[in-house]
Amino acid sequence: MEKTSDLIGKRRKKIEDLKNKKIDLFPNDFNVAHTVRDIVSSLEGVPGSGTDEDFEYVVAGRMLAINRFGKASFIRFRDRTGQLQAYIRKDKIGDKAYGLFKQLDIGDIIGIKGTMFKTKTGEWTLLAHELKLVCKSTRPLPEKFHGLKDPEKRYRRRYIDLIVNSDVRKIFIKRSKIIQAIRTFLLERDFLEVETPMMQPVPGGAEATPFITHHNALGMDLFLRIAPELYLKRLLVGGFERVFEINRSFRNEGVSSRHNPEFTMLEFYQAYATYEDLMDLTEEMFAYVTEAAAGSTTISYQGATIDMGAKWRRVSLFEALEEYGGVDANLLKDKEKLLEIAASKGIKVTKTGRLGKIITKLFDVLVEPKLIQPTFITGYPVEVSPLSRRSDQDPDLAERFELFIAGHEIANGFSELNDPSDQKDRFLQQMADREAGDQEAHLMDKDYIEALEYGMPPAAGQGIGIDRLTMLLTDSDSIREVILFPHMKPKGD
RNA sequence: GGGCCGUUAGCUCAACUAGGCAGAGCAACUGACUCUUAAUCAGUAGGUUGAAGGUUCGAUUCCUUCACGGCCCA
Repeated sequence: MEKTSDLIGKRRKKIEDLKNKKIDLFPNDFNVAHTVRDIVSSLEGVPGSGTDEDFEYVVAGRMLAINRFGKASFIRFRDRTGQLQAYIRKDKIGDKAYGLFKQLDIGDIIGIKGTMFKTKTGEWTLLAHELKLVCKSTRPLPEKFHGLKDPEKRYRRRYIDLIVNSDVRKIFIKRSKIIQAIRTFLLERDFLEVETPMMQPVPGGAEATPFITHHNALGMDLFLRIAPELYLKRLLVGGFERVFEINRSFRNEGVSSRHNPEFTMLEFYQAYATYEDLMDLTEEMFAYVTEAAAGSTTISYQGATIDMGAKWRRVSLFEALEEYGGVDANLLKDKEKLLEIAASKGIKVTKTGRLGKIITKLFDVLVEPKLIQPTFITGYPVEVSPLSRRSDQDPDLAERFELFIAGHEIANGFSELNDPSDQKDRFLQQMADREAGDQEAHLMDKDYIEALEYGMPPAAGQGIGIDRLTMLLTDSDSIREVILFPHMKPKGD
């Protein structure tokens, strides 16, 4: 039901014409021997004689620009490693091939055999001896100078975005490097990479609404995981003392510039470590990853300069509320007073209205946006940390931290609760909250309790949002800029 | 879910305060051109203005509803 535009129609005619000339539009017999990067690096330090008697390269790529003259043309093409200019001369490739070349379009994929020379302006250029069409493109690409700007088209047809917007390509290359660096960092520290279920009978490990799916043969509903946590900790019970998983979790919530229904998280667990050990480890990891992906430990994010290489400030939730939020720490056990403060600042408090929820809500609004430099916030109420170990000093507080950078939560870690009866009580409290109307409260996971009863070594674990970390390291203001195919509503036509 | 903004040629954008034949650049097509690089020069063609309805002699423009997107808020 698609309207055939004139441009596409013209190309189709051209394709018919080429077919009639027995030209294979989609061959797969061009043997690429070199990349643009190979060529460029082999020329380093070569002065460039301007002659064409040297080594013959065999490359392929997509044509992005053509400057045609009568009997010669300059083209610009790109492969996965970079861009290169080529010079196509009728007297070099022959009349027949030049005739074919004249019928090619920007966007076509071509193969070239040729040698390198320097143009008068000093640019290394591939002089084609042979030129072959490798894949015909039927649709016109966006304009060369402005590229594709419309965000809707960029996200829906990311492949075009990647062809014409080189900054976009760089973001996803960097994303890959970030994940690779994390993996290397953890593997070097003897962590084991694992995969745990994405379809779970009881969704756990976070406060969130899950997606529901159905297993036909078993006749049962399953839930797409909201976090891998409870399975990774079962592996601690099983004796894998250091595990990590980098993969998708799913939350059935609104879409925004910081939320995609499916997102990528790193979670890792280390036996015999505490949440304080993990703060140290996190500093090391972020310095390592930032250096590996960005080439420096200092980054620029939305105009702010952020130092990822230093030791970061550690401050308790209550102190932060006092310092950044102007909330008297003495009032933090007084629910009525806190509700007054919240109301006076126009902050809406969640349904159950438990003290811990009010405090964290106040924090989210009053403090979080102000934490630009990396900051660990510690001392969370146990009430809002149902999977965390209690502090030995204060049983109302959890041995937990969250990491904030550029005003956003980036990581959440804690010493793990491994006392099965305490864990059971926490689940029961969550179930009560759920009864009271908090639909995101954790569900009872009896199987997990049973696992704890076999004995889980003391441990600490942490989750890091990979998308948000990537946003940070690529200076992106929207999560959609770092997810190749962000969620979009289908557009009917 | 709410508020504001947007949707015009393949792409990037115009068409204003005031409703009056919908334009430009790039891309495309024809021709010239063997060192261009946002090539240049001459010419040609390209539109159901997101969809549906309304007001009007006349709607890209004003109104209503819907779809999709962006930003902000929840």
